[in-house]
Amino acid sequence: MTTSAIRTASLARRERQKAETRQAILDAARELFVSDGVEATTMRAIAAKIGYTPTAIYHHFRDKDALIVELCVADFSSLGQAMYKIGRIEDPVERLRRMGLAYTDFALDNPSQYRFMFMTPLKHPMLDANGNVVKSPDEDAYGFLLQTVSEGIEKGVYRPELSDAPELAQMVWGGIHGIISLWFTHCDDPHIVFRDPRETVRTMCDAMIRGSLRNSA
Amino acid sequence: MTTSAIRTASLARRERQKAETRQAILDAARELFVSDGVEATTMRAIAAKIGYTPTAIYHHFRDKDALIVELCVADFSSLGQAMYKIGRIEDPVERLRRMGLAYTDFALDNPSQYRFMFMTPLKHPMLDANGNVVKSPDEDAYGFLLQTVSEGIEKGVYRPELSDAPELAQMVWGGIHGIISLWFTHCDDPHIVFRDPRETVRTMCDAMIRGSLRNSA
DNA sequence: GCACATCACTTGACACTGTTAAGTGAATAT
DNA sequence: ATATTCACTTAACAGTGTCAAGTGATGTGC
Repeated sequence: MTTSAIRTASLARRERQKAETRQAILDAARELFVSDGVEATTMRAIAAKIGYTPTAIYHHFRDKDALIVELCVADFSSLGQAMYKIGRIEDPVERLRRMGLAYTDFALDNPSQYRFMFMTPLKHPMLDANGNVVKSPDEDAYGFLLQTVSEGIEKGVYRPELSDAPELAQMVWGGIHGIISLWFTHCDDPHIVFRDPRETVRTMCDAMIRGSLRNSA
Repeated sequence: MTTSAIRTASLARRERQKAETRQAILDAARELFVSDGVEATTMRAIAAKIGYTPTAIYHHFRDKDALIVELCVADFSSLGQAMYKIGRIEDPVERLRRMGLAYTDFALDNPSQYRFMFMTPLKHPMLDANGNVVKSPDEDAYGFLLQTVSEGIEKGVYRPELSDAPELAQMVWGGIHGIISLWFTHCDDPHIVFRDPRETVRTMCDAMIRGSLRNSA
């Protein structure tokens, strides 16, 4: 083994080790975020879970927010994948409906993630190493939605006054998001008997789509 | 003036004074909550604004949460009033539509209040002096909605499969809430061009109602 | 009229948070 | 063999919500 080969090998090991503790931080943070909530999870708790000092985290992430954003990015791509699977459905209306249900499943299966993806404002927009605004990963999911709605508009399946794709997309997204987030924040409210959110979403999708189609059969 | 009269008079004055500083705390808290957000406003800031020591607040409110809840209660009744004005409309469907728009106006006119009314889980349910769960003030607004939806169902204006009043109510409430809350948390997102939430809500109400009516004319 | 009690409010602290400047020590480079 | 790098630690800071122990003016009872 040449000296240069040793150099690169050991360098690679060092980088791998650093990446490993970085990942350990991410894993610990995720677990605590899910079980205790993002706000309630402290840097000290994350560090203790993996046997490091709190300040060690700051060698891998600028601050707590950066840690959150990093996990958020992974979740967005995971949501994007779930949406992608549905992209093959031919009929844009049925695809829209199925996207809504898949979105709901994702949210209810990953409540903690959903909370900080869509129910808390991201303070700093995600920046890459050069400080440029990075192409948002949620654009994938939102882009899918927008395209699906647009296809329907182009095909002329929706009522003529519903010709604005962003508005239609935000109507569908918002509607579903509302049922989900209301469930998350108020399902323990003793004064309101909440229906199963999946059922309510289904009902909403049906009603909204039926009310949006040109020939409202 | 008899001694007893003096006693009650001075006692009344003391109580009035206490109530005044209590109100001063509430006013200061409200103002700061609105301008800086609930999380970001500190007890110290509230106290400083009215020239008291932070701990003085604890003689009037058990903790910060109790302060929030108190303001919340006032807001719920204010929302309830806004809903009540619409209660006179005869047609339950048109009334539902108008309630949705009024709800949206309330939310967009009082974003900070709306945030902690519907976008953050209330930790302890509101308790009265005896520790009993107090009848939720939002039951007023939600009750209105429920009744309006029920009237429509009884009149037979909705499709037969939409016979569950809570589900229908939560569909409408959730839908509107979603557009509003998404706007609040993501309107600064540089990747999504948001439409005016009032417009989107209007479109949604029309679509949802049209898709829910029996004779979908 | 004077000692006593009440109680709105203050003082000073505690435990906790996220975060940082300075230091340590083992692995690498020369 | 010496110097350097750098992942990580130590010790601290400023800020948070909150509380136990006072303080002092006001009101009460003899």
